[in-house]
Amino acid sequence: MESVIEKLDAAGLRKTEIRIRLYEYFLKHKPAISQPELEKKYAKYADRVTLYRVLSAFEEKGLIHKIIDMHGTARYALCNEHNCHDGHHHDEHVHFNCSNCDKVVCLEEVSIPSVKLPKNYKAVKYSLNIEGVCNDCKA
Amino acid sequence: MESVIEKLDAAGLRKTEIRIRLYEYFLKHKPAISQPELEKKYAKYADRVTLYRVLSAFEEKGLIHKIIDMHGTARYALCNEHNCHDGHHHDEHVHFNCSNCDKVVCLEEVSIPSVKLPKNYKAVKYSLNIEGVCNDCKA
DNA sequence: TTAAGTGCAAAATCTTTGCAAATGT
DNA sequence: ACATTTGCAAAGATTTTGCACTTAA
Repeated sequence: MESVIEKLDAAGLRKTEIRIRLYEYFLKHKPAISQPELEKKYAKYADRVTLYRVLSAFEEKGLIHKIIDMHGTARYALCNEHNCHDGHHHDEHVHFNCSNCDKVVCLEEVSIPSVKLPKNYKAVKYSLNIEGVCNDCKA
Repeated sequence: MESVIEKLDAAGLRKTEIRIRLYEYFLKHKPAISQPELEKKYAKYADRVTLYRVLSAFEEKGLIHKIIDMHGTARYALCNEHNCHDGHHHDEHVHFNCSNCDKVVCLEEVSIPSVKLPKNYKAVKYSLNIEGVCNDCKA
């Protein structure tokens, strides 16, 4: 639990109850979660709007990163400490969307292969979503 | 103009004014377009709800396919005739999102490279969005 | 104390649904 | 004539904004 306080401190964020709860959530759970899902879990602890604002603050400070999943839903997951910093994310790994349990996980160990684009196209950022059946759901 | 009528016929869709207009739009424009954008262009010709329904019908019949762009917005573009049929889309090419002009185009000639997933993950569908500067916007 | 954070109300989007009226075949 | 398609009204879902109140430091 030390780490939660330290991280919020390091990010220059005040250590409020909801922020501590949410950051602990991200530390404990790998799958990327959406605001509506968080709202169900944390309705008693914070207003919907506060959740949106905490997510934005966490993202700006490099604590979590935003993923757009295959359905177009915005989801958030903990940043890899070595890759993400203030406002600058390196999120260039595969995001796996399970069609069975609907979880979206970062496969940090699977990087996005390079792609040869036509002349005059300049790539800056990549997003590779793969849909299928995940580790937990395979029979 | 022949081709528009024929395609709608072949898809088993009635040839209404708005459907003809929209299908002609897709034939003439490569970039994928969203419903809100179409609404601005076609406000005089059809209701918002009709646009949603025409897009769904076109997608079901394999005339257009849906793309989720890097911002999570649903966009639609013409299907490649050889790859898409009734309810069955093969959309496994790169989608390029230009951060300058905000256009999203299908790079049909750039296929998604294969990715080696960890044991127990089974891939079914891929979506690769690349953000950067497009052909038209490079200085 | 005071700047940052939160809650509430309200609005802005985007999308879906139901039903009556209009249209294509 | 009849099934399909459309328009309108309404509701649901997601996200943003403004402002007064509260809380961390």
